[in-house]
Amino acid sequence: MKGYVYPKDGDIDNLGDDFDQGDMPAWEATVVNAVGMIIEFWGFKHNQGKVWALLYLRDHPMTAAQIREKLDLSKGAASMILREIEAWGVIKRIRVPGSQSWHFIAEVELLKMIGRVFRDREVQIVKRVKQDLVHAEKEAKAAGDVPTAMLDRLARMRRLASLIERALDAFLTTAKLDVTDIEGIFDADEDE
Amino acid sequence: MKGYVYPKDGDIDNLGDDFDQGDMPAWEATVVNAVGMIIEFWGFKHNQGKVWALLYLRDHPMTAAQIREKLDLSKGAASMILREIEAWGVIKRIRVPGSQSWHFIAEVELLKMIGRVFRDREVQIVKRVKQDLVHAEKEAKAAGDVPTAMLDRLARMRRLASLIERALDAFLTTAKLDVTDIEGIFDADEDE
DNA sequence: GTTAGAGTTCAAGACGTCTTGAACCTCTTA
DNA sequence: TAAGAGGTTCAAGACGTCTTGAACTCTAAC
Repeated sequence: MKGYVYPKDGDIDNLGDDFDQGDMPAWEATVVNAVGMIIEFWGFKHNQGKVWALLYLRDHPMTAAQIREKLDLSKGAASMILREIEAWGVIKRIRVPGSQSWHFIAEVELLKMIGRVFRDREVQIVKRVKQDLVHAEKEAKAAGDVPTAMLDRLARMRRLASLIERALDAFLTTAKLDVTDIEGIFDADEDE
Repeated sequence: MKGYVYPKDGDIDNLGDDFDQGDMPAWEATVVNAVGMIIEFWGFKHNQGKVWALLYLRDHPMTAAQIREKLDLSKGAASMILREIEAWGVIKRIRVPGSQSWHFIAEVELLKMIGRVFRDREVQIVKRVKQDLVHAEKEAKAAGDVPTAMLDRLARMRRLASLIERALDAFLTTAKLDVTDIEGIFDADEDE
């Protein structure tokens, strides 16, 4: 993990100041950046989180131009980020009568995105590693000249990979349940 | 996540070939690289995983020079990586009679490292984000002119952060239990 | 079909992290 | 204390990813 770093630390009261952007109040910039951090923690782009947070917080359709102004994004970056998070089902693109631009609104399932995309990554990497270990084990056995102790250790590594796989699955399942919970909370609270 | 990419995909039978290094057989290089992948998946350096895997597989004290030769590392990289993973308790530095160099051996708790360091990272980022959201919420309320609906949404984000925190804790606990399990398995099997 | 604003693409470059290797330090032995 | 191998440091640069913005395409209105 890399990239965005909180401006120094300590003195939490001045945190928002460094974040001022466009005409946002400091607290809003803080929120938007905090969500950017979380999203980055999960291996996504800082700005993807910021865009979602802005749209979610405002709860009002915004055009790409408005988002760009608030978050100080280039035209290209805005286009790419909006398309990416739209593809993940985290925002929706809608038409607003009387305007020829697309407007964007936030969906509430942010965690769903994390879960889904993280799972894809898991499939790609963790499962592939397990395959490799199984494959290597076969080759090592076929070679004939590999000490038994080493074969044992190889087998244990394979088991370790399985454990990681299972722990991840367990986590993703838990996260999913939690999302369902919070969506329930959201719906119950919904009033505007 | 970034960096190391498996050499093309498909044709798993040729996988090992691209990995040949030093005088390692293909299957060993495959194992070492597979562990490197897993470690990188968790946000660490590819080579940290490779060094651990090599030491674990061989189960024999190796000098920095031997490790460097097998994995084709520079002097500087070897020094840094060995010190880092030693600090995490994943390998041990020992003296071998009759030699003036340090030798290294693998500890078996690889997952313990992932759990511990990942937890640190979680503390740094997830908890900090939650603080920020709480702080922003206070400021927004103090501002007086923030619509209730927006305050609601802010409160929900704060709850979302708590959920992520709890799901992570749950995962790390699960992983820890699993490690304990596998350590039990290791000990039972241990025979050399 | 033309025009104008909206939206997308992609090559160039900014930015961060990781690696290299030469200079430096340190520990052991005589 | 001197010599030499082993080990560490850190500035420079390699490498990847992300962002920028000019050129391009698309769409809607006329």
